[in-house]
Amino acid sequence: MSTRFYNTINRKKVEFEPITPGTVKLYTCGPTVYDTAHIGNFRTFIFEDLLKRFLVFKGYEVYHVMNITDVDDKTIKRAITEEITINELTLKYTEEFMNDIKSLKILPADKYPRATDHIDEMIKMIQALEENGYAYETEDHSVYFRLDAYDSYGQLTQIDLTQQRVNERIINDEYSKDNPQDFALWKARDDDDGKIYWESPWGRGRPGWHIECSAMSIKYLGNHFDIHCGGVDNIFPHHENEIAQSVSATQEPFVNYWMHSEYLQIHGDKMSKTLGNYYKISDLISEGFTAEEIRFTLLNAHYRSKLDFSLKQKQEARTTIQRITDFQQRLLELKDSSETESSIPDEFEEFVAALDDDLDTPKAFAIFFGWIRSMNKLLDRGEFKFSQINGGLDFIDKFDDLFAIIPDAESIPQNIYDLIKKREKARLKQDWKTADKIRNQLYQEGWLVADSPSGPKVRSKK
RNA sequence: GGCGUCGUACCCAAGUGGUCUAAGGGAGCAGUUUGCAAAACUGUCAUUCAUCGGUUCGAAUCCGAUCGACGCCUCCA
Repeated sequence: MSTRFYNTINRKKVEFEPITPGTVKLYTCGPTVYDTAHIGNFRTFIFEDLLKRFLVFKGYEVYHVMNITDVDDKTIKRAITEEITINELTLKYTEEFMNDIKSLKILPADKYPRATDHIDEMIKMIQALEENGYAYETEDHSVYFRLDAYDSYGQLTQIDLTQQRVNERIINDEYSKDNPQDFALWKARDDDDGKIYWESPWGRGRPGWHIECSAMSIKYLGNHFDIHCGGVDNIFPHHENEIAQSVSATQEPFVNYWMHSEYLQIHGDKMSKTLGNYYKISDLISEGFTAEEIRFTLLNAHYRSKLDFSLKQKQEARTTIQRITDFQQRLLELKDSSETESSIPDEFEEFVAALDDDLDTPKAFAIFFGWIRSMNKLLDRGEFKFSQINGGLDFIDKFDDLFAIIPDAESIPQNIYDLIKKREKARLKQDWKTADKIRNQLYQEGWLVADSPSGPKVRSKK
């Protein structure tokens, strides 16, 4: 079964074929480390995580690069207001980002290049653009990309610049540009930048935002690579500009597949720093969310549809995940270790097909849950083969390799374990009073005990 | 003004010409199980897809209009 992805540049689903068979080169736009990332940002990162896990599942060797933007207007401004160096600022938030990534079970990228470590590459790229006539220096020693020199501008966005509303800021601020819509490759230092600048052939300054991704993606993945991802807000102007400058600099095609995830909304509005209507990962954790619950909530909607986030979704995620783990537990209890054969269920193929179709996670979940139900029926009737138990457990493992929403088994503290044993003794003697007392005590300690034919089952109350 | 997305049950959410008298999850309800309980399991839960027209043998799916929500249009994932 072939894999199809929605490619923003064609605005339709197309078959995925990597440039080099068996290998996928993936670039995902990383965070600007001027502040804590919010779950809107993480929706994109979790979508990218799923994409990568799926490609790995399909047998591709994936080389994944995610940039860290550690210089731009916001980082500079913030460092200056906080009276710390830009490095101190960005290190702090980079570290925080890495912790969030890890706590959300997002697989790490192979490389996390920082913009400030690649100023030389950016300068070289700008020089190449200048030599080819795609860039020009202005009086204040900034360098701009000349949109008129690049015919195919607007391919990704399907935008006609002449029809766009030109906002006042462009007209006022950037009067020295040849065309108000030309974008900055290199920004000359100004007084607001303080001590934050780099030397360049055009004098002191710093790189423009777009050049950073072009320079770093090309350095690590080559002039022409497979997939470039980000949130929909990156489509214009960021990715559009990246295409323009990359193609102009290398005279080669840049990226084959552009994939963008939709916004996470809150109460129907875009979640953003500016509006202040956002949750950080740490906020959600203090609200009681686990990593798995956050992942489930974000993956439960298709990546290209808007998703309205609310704290209420925690309970839904919790119950749903519990359903999976209980079922997994049921299979584990039935497993016969002498049976080695594993028959993977038919639904597995449908499940993969759903993901092959542009990562249709809701559909994949639906197939998975449908399968759980039909298995449960078989188990209720005792009409199953042990190879099906093994196959079922394998399916669940594969499911979790892709989604990472099944929590690790809880370890039960010794004192809790002792209490459970004590209660079992009481129950054997039919001393219900004592048994209930201990059950209450366990509840107070935060543990739920459930009696089943195969003995008591314990889980933390959460 | 330009470009674009979306409107499916109480809530979330797939499906984009026939297998749809529309998946799946949550909530609700009923039952099974249980010393009791909790959990789990099972069943049930939209003749209908914002509205109105049209195309078609056939539409949630295509076209048009209307209403409503949202996004992008120079540095927000």
